[in-house]
This record gives sequence, C-alpha cells and structure tokens, in this order.
Amino acid sequence: MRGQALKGHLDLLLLAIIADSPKHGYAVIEELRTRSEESFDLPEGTVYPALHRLQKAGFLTSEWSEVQGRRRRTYLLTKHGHAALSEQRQSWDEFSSAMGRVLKGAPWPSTP
Amino acid sequence: MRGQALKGHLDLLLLAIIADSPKHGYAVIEELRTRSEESFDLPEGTVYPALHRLQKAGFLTSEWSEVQGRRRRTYLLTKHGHAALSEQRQSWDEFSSAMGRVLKGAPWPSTP
DNA sequence: CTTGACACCTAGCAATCCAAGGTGTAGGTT
DNA sequence: AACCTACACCTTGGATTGCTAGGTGTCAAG
Repeated sequence: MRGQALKGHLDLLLLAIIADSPKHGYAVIEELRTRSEESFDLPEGTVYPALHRLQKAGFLTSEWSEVQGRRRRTYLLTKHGHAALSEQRQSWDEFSSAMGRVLKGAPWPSTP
Repeated sequence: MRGQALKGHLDLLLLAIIADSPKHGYAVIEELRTRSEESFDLPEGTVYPALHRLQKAGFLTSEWSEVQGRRRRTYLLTKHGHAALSEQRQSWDEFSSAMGRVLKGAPWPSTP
C-alpha cells in the first residue's frame, strides 16, 4: 500500500541494493518491495530510466544474459558506484537527522 | 555547510515550523537553518514559492503587517494545514523507516 | 488462446528546487 | 553623499526527477 514520493533518494536505494548483490532491473523492483515491506512499490517507468541514468553516470555497468528465453540486463557497481554509495549513505544520514531535529520542534519557546 | 537536496519534504518542514509558531518567510528560513544546525540553508527562491503553494493549497493563511518600516507576511496553519502536517509527519516516518530497512541490507544471503 | 508473470524499453507530462534576477527599507560605515 | 549589509518580499526560467502510459516479447498455466 502506498507508492509515490521517494523523491530524490531513489539512486541511493538502487545503489544499495545492487551493491549487496548484482541484480537485473525487474529483480531490483522486487527486492525493493520486499525489503521495504511493501512501502516501495516502484513502477518500471521509474526504475529503468534511473538505472540507465546511473550507468551513464558511471556508477553501474551492465551485462546482458539470457535465462529461459528471457533476456536480462544485470547491473553491478563500479568503483565510482561504491564511492557514490557511501557518499549518499552519509548524506542521507545527515539529511534524516536534520529532518529529525526540525520536526522535534523549537527548543526554546517552551523551556521554563 | 551544505544546502541543496531536501527533495520533496520541504512542505513538511515548513508546516512543522509554522505550526510551532506563526512566522514570516524570512524568519522561517532562519529557523530552518538554526534548528537543522546549518544543514538546511534554503534560498529564498525555494521558500517563498513553497509558502505560496501551501497557502494556495489551503494549508496556510497569511497576514500582512509592518514592523519598523518593513512589510511582513506572516503565515499560520489552517485546520487543513494541521491535518496535512500530521499526515505528512506520519508518511515521513514510514518513508524513513522504509529507507532504513532497505539500506540495512539483504537479510537472507548471509543467514546461516 | 488468453491471461498473467517475467523482462525490457521510451516519450512526455507534472512537479519541484534553485539560481538569478528584481524591488524596497533601515542602519551603519566610509 | 555614497555605499554596504541585513532585512523582507517577489518572479522567471532551467534542470532534474518520478511516473503515467504506452510499446515489445517470452513462457507457463488455465
């Protein structure tokens, strides 16, 4: 249940999943759905272009293979991809903790 | 240090800050900077249009005033604004914990 | 032979953030 | 007098992004 609104952090998700083990697009979508416990149920039109973008940026490479008559494009991280991953992990941590600080509320108008 | 990339969650931040106490745009920017400990240093071109958007959506109302020769537009939450805030808080929680689950890594490939 | 899961793709829209410009006041410095 | 900085508001236009909506094709089950 739920779907949209993972604004801007998609790259991090994709890099993290593929870093754990190389995967093809369709499998990435499934993994994202199961790991997030159904929170992230991304349409193909979101994921495929994003993978292309990441490859074009030099973070992923891909290999074509054929499994039971279906062609697959399997992605894996480059060295730059690993660097980008740890960088984006870090900036996610900073971002989410900053969100936490803001959402917690003003400290001083109610301080006695 | 740092600035860009708070993708999509700006509305929540603005609603949360104004909910705590009504503020004008410039003050919102300052509050955002201090609460986040410099993580969020948003340009006016980001914040002002967002406030207009939120008002147009019925989440905020505004009042003009003049303080020492400077005109201010002070925003405060409507009933819908409060509803939107708690809704968006909730979906942020869900979002960030889903991010956490995904980033934590696959549970089964290393399970003995 | 149709449906559904698997597996890939693209074009084009809508939204969002931001850079870059603009206006004007008040208070200080030179 | 001229200038700068902080305060305080605004808009236009570009780039990026996520998704809708379409398309292709295979294989297995009904």
